[in-house]
Amino acid sequence: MQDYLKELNERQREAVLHIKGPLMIVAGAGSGKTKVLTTRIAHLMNSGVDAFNILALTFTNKAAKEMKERIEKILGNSEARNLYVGTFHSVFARILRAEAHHLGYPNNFTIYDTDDAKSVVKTVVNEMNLDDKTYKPSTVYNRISSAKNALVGPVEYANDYALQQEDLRGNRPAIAQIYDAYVKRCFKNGAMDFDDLLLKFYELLKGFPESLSKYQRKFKYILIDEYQDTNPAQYEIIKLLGAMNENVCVVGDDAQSIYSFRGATIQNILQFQKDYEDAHVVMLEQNYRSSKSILNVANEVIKNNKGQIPKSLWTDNKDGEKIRLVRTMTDNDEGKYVADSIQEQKLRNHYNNRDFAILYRTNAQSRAFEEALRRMNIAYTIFGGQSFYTRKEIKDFVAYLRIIINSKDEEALKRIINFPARGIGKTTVDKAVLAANTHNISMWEVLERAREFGFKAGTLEAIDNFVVMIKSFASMLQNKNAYEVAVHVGKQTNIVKELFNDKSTEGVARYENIQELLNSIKEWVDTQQNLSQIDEDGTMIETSDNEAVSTGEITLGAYLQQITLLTDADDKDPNADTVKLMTIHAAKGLEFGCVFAAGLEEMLFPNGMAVNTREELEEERRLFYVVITRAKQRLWITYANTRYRFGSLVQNEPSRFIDELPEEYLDRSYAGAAAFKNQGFGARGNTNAFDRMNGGGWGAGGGGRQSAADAEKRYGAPPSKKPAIPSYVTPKPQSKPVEHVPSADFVASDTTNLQEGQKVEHQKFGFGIVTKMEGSAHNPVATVKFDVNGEKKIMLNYAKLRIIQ
DNA sequence: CTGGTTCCTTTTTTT
DNA sequence: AAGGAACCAG
Repeated sequence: MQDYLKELNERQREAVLHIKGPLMIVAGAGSGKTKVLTTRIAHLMNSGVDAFNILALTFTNKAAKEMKERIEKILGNSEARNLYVGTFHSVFARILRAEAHHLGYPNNFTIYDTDDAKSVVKTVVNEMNLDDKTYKPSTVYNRISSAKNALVGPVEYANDYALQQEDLRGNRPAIAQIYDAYVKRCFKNGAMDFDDLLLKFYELLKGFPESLSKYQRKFKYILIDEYQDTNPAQYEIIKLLGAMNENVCVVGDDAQSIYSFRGATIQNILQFQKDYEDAHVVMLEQNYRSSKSILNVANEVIKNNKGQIPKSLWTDNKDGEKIRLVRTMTDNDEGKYVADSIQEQKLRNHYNNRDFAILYRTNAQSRAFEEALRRMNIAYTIFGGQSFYTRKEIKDFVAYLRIIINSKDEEALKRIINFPARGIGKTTVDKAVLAANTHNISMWEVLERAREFGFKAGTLEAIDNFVVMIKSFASMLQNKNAYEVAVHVGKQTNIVKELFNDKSTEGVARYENIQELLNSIKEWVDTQQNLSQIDEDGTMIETSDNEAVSTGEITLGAYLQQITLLTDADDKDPNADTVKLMTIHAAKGLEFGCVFAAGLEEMLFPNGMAVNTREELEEERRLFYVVITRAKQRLWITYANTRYRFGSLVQNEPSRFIDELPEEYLDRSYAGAAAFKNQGFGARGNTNAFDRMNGGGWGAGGGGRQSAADAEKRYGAPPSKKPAIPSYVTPKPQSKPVEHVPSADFVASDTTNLQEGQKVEHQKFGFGIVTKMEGSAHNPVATVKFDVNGEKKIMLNYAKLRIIQ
């Protein structure tokens, strides 16, 4: 058991054995960072530190999970489950659930994901009578988010000269007021957004000394992974938590800081030694991952950045192959080339699917690769993009559960109040929200007391039915578990049945998704029951609310909390034998035998949004560094001449980063190298085997930096986007009715009890027979077969029918 | 109020 | 290309 130390190099061991006092581990790419962190925790526990006193914070659930598993493996017992290992967000959310009452929040507060948050922004923007074109929810939300991450509140925001100037220049002077309204609205809704989980936790520690000291005493040892990606809020929290014992260990690599868009500041890691005067620093510079070629290329690239912690990463590994630089004509060709290469490598070098990763700058790039891989029958997994729990049908269903747990959650309420349709439309919702605002009560309360607010009788009935239904769900939770309640909700609302009856491809997928959701709730309920027997750590963190709360409620509340913090990557198996597709951001911390770094084009990578300042550009370069250092044996760097963006073809120049690659490690003999011919790139012009073989193929375009018009000359005009309608296509039948002059005595009849087979007269369509009655009670629809105008669907609430017999 | 159509915006990265 | 908002007819 002690030989875990033997597996470490000298530096790594130094980091593990340094137990007391602040420690910074500068861990270069592939230098065994995770190994050091996990071994260090295991060693702490072996040296008598109680697992309950150790806090380890990561940025992804995946990293947390892996860490826990590896510690368990080293220790060979189940003590590791007592550790506090998790993401900043999930750990703080858990603590806040116990402490929320200090901040005036309910313990069952909802966590708003980005969609919910933007929706709140939109609501307040509209309520303030501001134009939502100028104040786009995403723009405003981003400003608010940055402010929160920098611990700048609405008041500070309004008083900050620089921020005000920025907003003024952007013609958005009201952001400070929107920020203020947004914060108030979230509070009113009993909801915290992602940034609040950090901000509110900070406020808790800052404003409640007894809470601060409670957690200082609990977390005697603190470890932070990816310290280079922490933002000021996280930084202050760590400082506060660690102030008593100063057993703060941070691990990071300034060269891999890629989250400044989320408020991360590289200053945190650069200044660690100033923050803690007696800080011990360990540099891990031996890379165990990559070949010499790959590592050398990475080192060359990162040299172009200023302001790094000086270090030199080296490796004992073999030289390995040169890096293959490949240009293709189009994004689809890029996909095809990559899929072909994977196939070839599998045959030639006996790789498995799991040895390959295709990494790109933006999620939108995945499509071409997906198609190519599917065509070649190569199994793949896409990581990233939309999380399962942010799909519309899932969010709609979950909104029912949310409103059961937290009736103040207006966003959830608005989602479901008329889903499925129950005759409570926009007008009614607006009215309810307005009433809630003027009386300063929740929208739910307005619905509960609906008759005080002058709704029309029909609407009132619909509201009452809705309220009764939701209340029945809530009371059911008192003696049924969360899964049983969820199943009941699905049945009672007809959601499950309606999706089941929808046999379209999307409908079937949605139905399956709902089933999957129900399964995940079941799974959660089952594991929670097991956990409560062990009584994990109820000693410290418990609900301090005195109200009787059923276990069903606790379980469901905890479930809702964790699903919003889950990302797409969390429910996919990283070890499956599939090719992995993901953004470079998502690939941080991972390694693969063969890596394809795709889309190395100006505007895309470096991204067009991130070339305006030196800081932004350097971050893009760090991203490039990250993608290079994911590769163990083989690396391809690919880019395309043209690609589709927003549905139209655009042309990009090769990325400026390509010029930074040292020529001696490059192999340009693969597809597309001929594209450089005659383009004045010097060493780049090699006619090659591939082109000769293919008689042109992907690479023979010839134009390095040609114009779109030029491309048209060579390849012919692109197919017209909207082809002219061939003359043989019969035009869509026009449903213009044959004129009908209503009878002189035409009076609309009461159609409440209209039956099939009855004869009716329609103002425009004339006489006909009712062939079918359908639709819901509040929106009945009759199908009428008219004498001259054929079959029509008539909505009885609006169309006027005269019953003849 | 509802369902269908058309028009418009979007994609940088994520907890 | 695709999803969402705005618009319109029944």
